[in-house]
Amino acid sequence: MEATKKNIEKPLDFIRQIVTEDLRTGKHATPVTRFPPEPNGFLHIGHAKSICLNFGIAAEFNGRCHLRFDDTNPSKEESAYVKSIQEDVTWLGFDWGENLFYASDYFDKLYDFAVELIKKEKAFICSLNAEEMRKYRGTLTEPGKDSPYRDRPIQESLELFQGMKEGRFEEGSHVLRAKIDMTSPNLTLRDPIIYRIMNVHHHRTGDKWCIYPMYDFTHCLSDALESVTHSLCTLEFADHRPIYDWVLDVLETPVHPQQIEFARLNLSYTVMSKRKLMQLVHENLVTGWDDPRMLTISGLRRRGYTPASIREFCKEIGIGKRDSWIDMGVLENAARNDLNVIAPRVMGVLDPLKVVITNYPEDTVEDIEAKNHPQNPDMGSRTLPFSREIYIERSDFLENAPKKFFRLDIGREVRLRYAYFITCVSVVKDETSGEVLELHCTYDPETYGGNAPDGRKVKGTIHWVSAAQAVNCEIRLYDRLFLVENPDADKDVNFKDHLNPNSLSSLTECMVEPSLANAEPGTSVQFERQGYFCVDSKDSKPDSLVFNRTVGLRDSWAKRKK
RNA sequence: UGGGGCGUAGCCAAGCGGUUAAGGCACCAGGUUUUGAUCCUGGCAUGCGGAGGUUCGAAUCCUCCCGCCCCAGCCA
Repeated sequence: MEATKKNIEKPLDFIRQIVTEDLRTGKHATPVTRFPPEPNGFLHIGHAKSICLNFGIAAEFNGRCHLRFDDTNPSKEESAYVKSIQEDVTWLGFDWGENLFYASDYFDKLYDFAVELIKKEKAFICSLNAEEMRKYRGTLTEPGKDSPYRDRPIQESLELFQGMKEGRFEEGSHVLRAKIDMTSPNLTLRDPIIYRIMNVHHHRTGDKWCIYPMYDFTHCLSDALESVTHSLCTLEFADHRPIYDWVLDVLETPVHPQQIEFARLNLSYTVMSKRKLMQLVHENLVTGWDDPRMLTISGLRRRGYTPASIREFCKEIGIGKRDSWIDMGVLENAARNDLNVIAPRVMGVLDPLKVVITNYPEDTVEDIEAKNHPQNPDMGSRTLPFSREIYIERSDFLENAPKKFFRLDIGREVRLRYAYFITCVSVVKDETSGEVLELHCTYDPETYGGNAPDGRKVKGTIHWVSAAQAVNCEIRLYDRLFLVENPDADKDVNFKDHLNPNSLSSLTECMVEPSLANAEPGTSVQFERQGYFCVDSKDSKPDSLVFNRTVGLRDSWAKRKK
């Protein structure tokens, strides 16, 4: 059968090609990957890319993916973050099973490995202070110089290292360094520090240690201890690959995982670094890590993004080695694609304008049947009340409207979705301000359900809610957090100066259909003709609903007006 | 001026010596539509950072050049 366009499979990215090849040649029977977050902040959309890559490969190739906390710097890390990270990974739809690890699990082994390194004359205790060490390191273009402690006898280094462990020295007085090559053009090879003294309480090991291993020493050994096959990291670690390999070669570990680097995600109109996100949180420029404007996983979740939409986004953007900037529109599109299929349709008016249907009987409430999803009959239908007074969207009325405006104007007829055709007869305005207060319309009783027996057509269908039964609620609309594509681009301007002052607008007079009165937090719906909205998980209460706009519908009319 | 990485459309991204240079986003033009949504159809790189070269044939191989990103934490 001929493959249709829809059936064309996404080609394998370069990492999956490597994995495929390693499986084919028998280098590995099954791939083992890991997602190694440092528990010093919340996960964001950039991490989602890595999570989808690592867990995705494990799932696709029948392997496994470990969740390992890279907790080697207790001065920045907290167990609260450990919890949120686990929640986020799980929510995204991935499962590490039994494979939950911490680099701190390996502190004893790491210490032994360090001793082994000293004994092999591949590491030494250096007693230069930080400033001296910087001088000895050289620069990008000049080689470094050997530390005067480089040839310290093995026994002396061993004893000092023991002393460091026992807390006999001040922070900064000694470090353990790998003995590699001070003249290497790759600065990371100029006798890198692998252990430093830190008199800091660790969230898991407590006060057991006062020396902590550095990333370059810890990460490769952790990977090896877990029999990881493919250690995937971002591009900035490419320079570290030689150390990764050096440590594992010198120490002769049973397995030697392959480090492969890929480009991190950049999204336009946002910042991605944990440091900056934390700044926004701590300076109350957003309401928290889970502020719906934040591109954190928890922010996206609260905003109404589904796990499937984020996974789809990650699949769509692909994996490569180029620095790239993904347009926000791609993320939004992923949300629409998923929500379009799963979100029930309801009616809600963001900016209500009262309409009195003058020829409709007073004190009558009629049942109107409405489909929950016109394209999916399985989602059923619901009943809406209809009465003499309703609310419509203020933007659905325009005086002296142009011909192409398919909505209400005096003398024009539109369809109220699922209900009746109405024709606008007159406008009631505030005498001084000229503001439109309400519309008087007439309805055609023959058009119940939305079709005219005489076959007459209307171009426009608008949404509405019955005034008496409508539920008043708050709806929060979000815009991009920053005004420029790359808030970090200009080094002379603080990224916070680019914050969009209008990134949040809260509408409190909104009216939604009564079926929503008991909507559960986290529920996603489509307000027809408006967009996808989600019941806020923090601030929404049964008697005061709060909706977040996840993303608006495409709006070719708004585009045309520009 | 050291080392590492990367240049295919406005934004991503396939391509792995012979294809009309996939696909998605965006955009444009039509069709369907009781959501100006969705859906459907079509359009959108004589061109692959530039210049040379190898070859019957180059985005793919070679040379030189240009541009962008990363590295001088006792962060990861």
